[in-house]
Amino acid sequence: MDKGWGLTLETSSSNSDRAGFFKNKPVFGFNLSPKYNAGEMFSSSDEKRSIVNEVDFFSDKKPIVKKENSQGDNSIRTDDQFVVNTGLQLVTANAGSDQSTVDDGVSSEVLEDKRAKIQQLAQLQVELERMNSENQRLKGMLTQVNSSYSALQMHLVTLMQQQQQQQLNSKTENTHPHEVVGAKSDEEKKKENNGTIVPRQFMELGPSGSKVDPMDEPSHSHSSSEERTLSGSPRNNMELVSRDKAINREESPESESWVPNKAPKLMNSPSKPVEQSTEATMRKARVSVRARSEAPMISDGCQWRKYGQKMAKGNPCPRAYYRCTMAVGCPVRKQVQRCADDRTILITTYEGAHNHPLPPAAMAMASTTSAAANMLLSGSMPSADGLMNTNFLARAMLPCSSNMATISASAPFPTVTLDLTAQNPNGALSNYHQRINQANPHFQFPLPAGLNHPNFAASMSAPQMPHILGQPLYNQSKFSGLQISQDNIHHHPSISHDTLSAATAAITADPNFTAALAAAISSIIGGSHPNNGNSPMSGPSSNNNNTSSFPGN
DNA sequence: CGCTTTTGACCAGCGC
DNA sequence: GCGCTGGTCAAAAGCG
Repeated sequence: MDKGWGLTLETSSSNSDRAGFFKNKPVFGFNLSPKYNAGEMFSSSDEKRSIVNEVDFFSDKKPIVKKENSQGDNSIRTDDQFVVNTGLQLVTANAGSDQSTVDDGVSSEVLEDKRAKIQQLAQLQVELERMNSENQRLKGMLTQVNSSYSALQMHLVTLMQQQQQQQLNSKTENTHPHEVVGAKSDEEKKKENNGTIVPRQFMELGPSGSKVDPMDEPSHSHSSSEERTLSGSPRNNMELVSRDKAINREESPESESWVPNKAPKLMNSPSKPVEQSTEATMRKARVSVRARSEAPMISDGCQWRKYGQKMAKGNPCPRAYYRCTMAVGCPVRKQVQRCADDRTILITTYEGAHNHPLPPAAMAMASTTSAAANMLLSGSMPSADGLMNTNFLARAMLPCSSNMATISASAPFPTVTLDLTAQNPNGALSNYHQRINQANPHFQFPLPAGLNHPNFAASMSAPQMPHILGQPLYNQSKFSGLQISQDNIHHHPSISHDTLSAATAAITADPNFTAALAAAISSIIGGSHPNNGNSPMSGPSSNNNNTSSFPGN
């Protein structure tokens, strides 16, 4: 904020009124210069008002101001040398000149023009400052609400899983009190699975479920109360997996925490109870992001290490496999592949949940993909009739952008696909920007015109990132004055999840913009993301691995 | 020297 | 049972 600007702007709507008051109602023929301290002037201090009122500028003995602030102080000097120290720097309004009311030989027209320009500049500065404050507030609010939503989603999934687990336990005890795992006939299995297959495919997305054919393993086969109640924190699950891995394969520490897709088979052995946890579930929920990018990999803020590359069937471009290296044992994986039909489209598929705090630059993508995965998983709860409509899920998740989010429930991995490729010539950002604003007129998401260009991604490099919002990264104090709180969220019921999803999708539409905006936003909220350690997904790193050879390039 | 990438081999699941 | 495919491993090579 301009240090010379005395106006203390708040973010409430009353500011504009207050500013307007200044603009339209100059006090005693004085306009306020930018250095005017509104707080002082309108502090309803009777004392100060009385001081001003003691000077009758319109009386017959009109005191003439010789030079306004010619000494650089805040005093008003009259003919009789009576000095009124207003503490302000004032600009005369109608007195003919902002320099003097005395005809000193300068053309009054020039002076008037000059005064008008100064006044206009002051008004513009007020307006600019107000808009900046509002902009910062909204951005912070968006991130805050989004993160809160993700955290709530995660919590909801956990609660729903626990609830279903209890139901399953009670059901198992009532219907098959003495049943032994695997002791059923095929017919019995089919009967039991009839109508619950789809939900189970979603509920058992974790390591134990991914490779398990639901037709072969009824839900109760490894869902005894003892086993299920063991499902505590994701960390517990991680530790268990690590033990299993260590037992079955003596590997380097780096990979010991990773849960390979073949691990479920090991874990499904009768001697090894299976834990169900949110992380395990999230591990198998995939979020695929389609975005146009010439870069070998989208920048999502995380560090990745390539560990494999394969030619996939039906695609001439190889598929690259990356694992998150921001923390030892982070289970997050991602696959990067060019679209076979349109090689300008980069398909990045995220899988797993980070077990470590994410850098600010990774928060936006993490929040978006986390929200998508959470919504997918929360929708996995069996309905009353045991059926699930994936279209409903897609609509529920991103109803304002039905053609950019699809959900595939095909085994073994339920996948949310966020199609961020542009549907119109104006590019993806403008497309989603439009949708956001349509979705909620009370939550406009204005984007600078330059951001609407499809080549914005290519034109923006990492060093530019800190300047996106005109703020240095990791500077929390700069925004300490912003009122970003849950109260703000509660006061904006119009901000729906639809809007947030669309907004975050728009954020992720551009690979580099994602990280940049995320970093900037995170700097606003101070990196105290409630979902810091559990957001599933993230993206390329500070080093971004962009130097690596990309599959298909 | 340590880290990352490359690349062939290996393994498991699935369909026929 | 066999072959195909996806996913991962790990030794070798590359790089700063």
